[in-house]
Amino acid sequence: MEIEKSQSPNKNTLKQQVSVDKNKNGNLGLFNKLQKERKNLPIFKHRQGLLDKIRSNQISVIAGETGCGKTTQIPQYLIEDGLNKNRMIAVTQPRRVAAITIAQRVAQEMNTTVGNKVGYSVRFEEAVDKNNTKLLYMTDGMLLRETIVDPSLSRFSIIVIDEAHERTVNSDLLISLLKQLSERRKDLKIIIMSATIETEKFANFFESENIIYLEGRCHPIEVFYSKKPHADYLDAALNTILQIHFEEQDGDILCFLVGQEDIEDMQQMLEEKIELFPKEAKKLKICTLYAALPSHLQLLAFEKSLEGERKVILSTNIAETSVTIDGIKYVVDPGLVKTRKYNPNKLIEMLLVVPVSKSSAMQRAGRAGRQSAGKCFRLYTKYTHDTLAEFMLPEILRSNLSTVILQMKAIGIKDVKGFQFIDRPHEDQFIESIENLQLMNALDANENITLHGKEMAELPLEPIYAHFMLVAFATNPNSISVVLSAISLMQVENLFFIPKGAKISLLDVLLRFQLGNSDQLTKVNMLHQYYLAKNKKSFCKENFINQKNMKKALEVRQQLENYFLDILKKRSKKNQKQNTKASQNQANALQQSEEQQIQEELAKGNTLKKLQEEHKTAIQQEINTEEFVSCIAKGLSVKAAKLNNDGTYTIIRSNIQAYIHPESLLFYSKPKPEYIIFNEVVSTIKTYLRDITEIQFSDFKDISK
DNA sequence: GAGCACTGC
Repeated sequence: MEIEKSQSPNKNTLKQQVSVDKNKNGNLGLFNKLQKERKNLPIFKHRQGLLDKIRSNQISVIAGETGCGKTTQIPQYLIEDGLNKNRMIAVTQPRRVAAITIAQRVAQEMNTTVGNKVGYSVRFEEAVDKNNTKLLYMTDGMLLRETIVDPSLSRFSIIVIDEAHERTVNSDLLISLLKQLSERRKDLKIIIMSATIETEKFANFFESENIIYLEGRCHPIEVFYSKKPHADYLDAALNTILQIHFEEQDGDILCFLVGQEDIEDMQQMLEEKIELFPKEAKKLKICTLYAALPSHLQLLAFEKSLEGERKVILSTNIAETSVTIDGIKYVVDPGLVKTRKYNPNKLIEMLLVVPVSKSSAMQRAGRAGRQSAGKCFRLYTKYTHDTLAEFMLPEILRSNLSTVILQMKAIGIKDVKGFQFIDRPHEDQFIESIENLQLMNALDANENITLHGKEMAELPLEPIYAHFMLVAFATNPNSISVVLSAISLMQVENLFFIPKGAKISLLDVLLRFQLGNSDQLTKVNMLHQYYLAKNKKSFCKENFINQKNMKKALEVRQQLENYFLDILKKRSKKNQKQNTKASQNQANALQQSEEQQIQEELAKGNTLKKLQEEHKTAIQQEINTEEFVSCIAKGLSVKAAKLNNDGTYTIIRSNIQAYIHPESLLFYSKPKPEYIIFNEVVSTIKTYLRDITEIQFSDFKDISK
């Protein structure tokens, strides 16, 4: 997918980059052209001022709208002036693709290739040269993980947190940790970069007055409001799109809708209207864009519209920040967004449609003015706009804190409630999450992290899955292969894509792979068959599987397997140390010989394979269903539910009533199982349990509150 | 009998 076009190289420069790669001496023509472009950026005239301020302050807050060049230029200025003192600069991004494409762009501007002086580091992918890389673009999640291993982040002399205004849990947490770290590491420079409006919040947080404002480079956008509120927002959006099409000049339309369902409805309504267009009317092409759409269909929205044709893109919030589409001149904004909210009392995540914030509305409008002047039609009144919140509620206030608290404990922060958050989560969020971690034995009664908790924190998973994995192995080591597959699959959404109007249901597809009375086992069976399939592409096509996400499940599985084997290695080392404590003299020798042995094995490249065989982690053809069912009952017992007389279920831990999701294999099963484990609760108009496995009462452990 | 926005390790 094409992400943040302004920051990523366009097709021409990509081609040219290949020639740079081939020619080690560099493409001087391109380099000179890029240097000229750099000097024409509006940020260039602030270069010296920026450097002076950053040099004389430990902490700087930089405000600048998207497109002003701050992400690509400022790190280069710092290196050109030697402010990094020959050590590495980290620049964090909330999204993987942004980190990669920006690194590519900057490498080009610095006449080098990615992985040399400029690198990137994201999950599953890294291009870094230990000795050479001076500028590292990374996801904020990667830097956060690094703080667990090295709390003083000693690789870096400057850390830049970009897009801080998005207020993701990761960047919020990083900013708080950096504030603490700035006391201990006076040599570390910290730069917070944010969109204009929220900078003062960050400056106040750091008790700093060093705010630098940069002007953007956006084209003018005319904003129109509705005169009266609309009863039906889809209807209003439909009329607005048609009005633009018939009355406005050329240019594509981007319409924000809340979800897949509304997008499909709107698509149908528009198609019906287009049927009735007069023959001489200009053509209107409909494109849709949402995360569950397979990438080859997403790409259609990025294709340039043909001469004499107008494109309308019906999109979820994905087009607000995650992707940028060229050529948009008109934005239709109903002012609504679907958002997740966690209820710590009911232990339930809810998806709610809520009004957008003023800053979101501004960001959406900005999508119309990236190449030329544009127009934004807001389907709400000016009065309504004035009543909107300034910003969306930060993610940390809407989340389950279990992961955050376990990470903080693993870093060594004992007093999590006394920690300085930018926005403090609610007391109930702390209480519930600490209790939850104690239930899993990740924290002890005094809220100190246990050995089990430390191992859990090493795994890139929500605590409950990390717990499940370790408990499953302890219960029955033979089950680990299936458990690894099941957990990996539970991390990936949208495994299937069934086009609207297809004569097959998701359930029909699941039945082809059914194994036991379990959605999890059925999907494991499918994953293992995919893994063994010679022609993976046709396997996916035949079974309506989203191949990209299937690949992702295998990637996750590989990574989890590696982490898991690491944990086992650490355990055996620790045991060895303890066993040899009595004979201190031998200890060193033994450790050395073990180290040597591991090194030798590594050299042979056999370690992983050997460990895989030893611990049965590799993907197996044979799946033992009984073993898995018993493991999931023990490892995921906080996600157990019991059947009621009326056919509904009660979630045992929270005592909440719920229904089996219609996409589950168990939706039709009769009689309904007495006890089940579910993976997920979703609350829409009803509360549903998704991904279900029937368990036996004998395996069940009571965890009610 | 009915339906999940987006991102990250």
